[in-house]
Amino acid sequence: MHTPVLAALSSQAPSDDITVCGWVRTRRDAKAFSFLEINDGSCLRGIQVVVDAGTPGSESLLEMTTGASVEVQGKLVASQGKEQPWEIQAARISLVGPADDTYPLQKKGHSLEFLREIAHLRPRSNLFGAVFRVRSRMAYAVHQFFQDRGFLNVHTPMITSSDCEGAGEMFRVTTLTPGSGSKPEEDFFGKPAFLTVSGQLEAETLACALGKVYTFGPTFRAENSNTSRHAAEFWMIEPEQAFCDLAGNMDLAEAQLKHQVRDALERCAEDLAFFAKYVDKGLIERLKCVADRPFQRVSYTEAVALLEQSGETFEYPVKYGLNLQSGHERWLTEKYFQCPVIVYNYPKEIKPFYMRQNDDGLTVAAMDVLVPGIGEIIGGSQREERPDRLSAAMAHHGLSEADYWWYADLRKYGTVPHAGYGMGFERLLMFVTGVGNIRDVIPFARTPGHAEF
RNA sequence: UCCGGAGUAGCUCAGCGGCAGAGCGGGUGGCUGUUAACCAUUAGGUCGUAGGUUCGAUCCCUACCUCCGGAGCCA
Repeated sequence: MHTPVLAALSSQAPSDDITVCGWVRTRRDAKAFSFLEINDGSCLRGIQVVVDAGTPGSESLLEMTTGASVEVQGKLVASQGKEQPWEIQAARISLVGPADDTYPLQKKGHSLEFLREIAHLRPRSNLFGAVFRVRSRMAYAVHQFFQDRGFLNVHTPMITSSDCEGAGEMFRVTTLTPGSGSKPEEDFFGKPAFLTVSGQLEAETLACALGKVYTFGPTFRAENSNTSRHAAEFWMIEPEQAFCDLAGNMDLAEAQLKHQVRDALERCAEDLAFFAKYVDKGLIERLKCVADRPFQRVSYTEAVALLEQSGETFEYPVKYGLNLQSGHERWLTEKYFQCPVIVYNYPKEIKPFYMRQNDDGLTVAAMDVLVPGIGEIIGGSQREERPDRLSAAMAHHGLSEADYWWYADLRKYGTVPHAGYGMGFERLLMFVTGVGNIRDVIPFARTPGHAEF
């Protein structure tokens, strides 16, 4: 049995016998002894090991270079040094796997661009170790938040045959040979199939039976997007509640985002402190602000008015009836409100068919949550539950009702007001960590032209 | 996909129309309860690729490739 470095460093008392396993971050040699710093990923810090000359296994010391894996057994003792409370006085060390001088991770910092090229090794760096520990904790917090509130986790399909959900270009799934001239009827599913761009429509069916549900799974978009906040494969959280309106939906979104942030502040303090030091100086302050203060809520109409009165010159002009541009969203959340903002009630022309039409005849009950630094992190709506209105909207968007017969059935049999949203998990991580590129909060990013590893 | 920027040692970068540079990392030697240790020493290059201008191009021009930033699409 070996002890995680995290447990060793948080010890309350010395120990006569402890074993740690991990990877060497650095070695400093003196004449009569050496210092090894061992990291095992359990926490940001490594543990210092003191290896006296002649310690069993020390004949391999010269091979215990940065990147090598080792097992160390010895005593946990109070450190004489100032930088750490505990260190291990080695009784026996063994080289598990050497790393020669081509090991690409140095003791110095590396650029994020370089680390992306060695995505298989970058989890061994301080930054990516911290990112993936926070990622794990945030995934846990997602389930915790919804489970504690009586939401059921549902698994919607990753392969779908509806190709016009309006959420973006889709990846085709086929067993046919390209260029063979085969017909769609000969394909595996007997018709064209795609990777899902959203589990929403299916989640609605489960919400309209189980009440409160959420999905948390991978999502695929074949858009040729080359930005710091888009990936072709990403993880999305999609809650859906029956007997819920737009206001309830906004309340849930705000509560969830706050829960995620509070949990990170509480449970990932060391990693967050690292991000605050090296990635984003204002991180902790911003997160605390999000956790403590109510989100601002403005209608699309109000948002447009604010932007028109702002006196700012935007790359694209503000105009009622058009989508808010990134620059507009950033001004609202970063400059004007300086906190998360929920913009709701968008013009129906710029939103998908399933959003509930408001009584004004102009807008739908949509909402976007905008946060500083990222922009849109959540998008959602109350869904159109009235059969006639849904039919009209589908016709207006040029969709065939026959393709969505099951979706329409929800309105035919015991329809209820219901609402939900999608939260981009990687965007949440960008927000929580301050890391500026979506490629750096997922272990192996898939973007146009990139499916390495 | 569009606009802008950048490609020089393993990494981070400087440089310049005339012999290719630094710091870090690697090797070697030394030293020290050290802390991204320190001191000395050493190796390491198709200056993104292909053309062009020029007596001479890493430098100027063109195209292409790659990466970065911004935009669109969205989460």
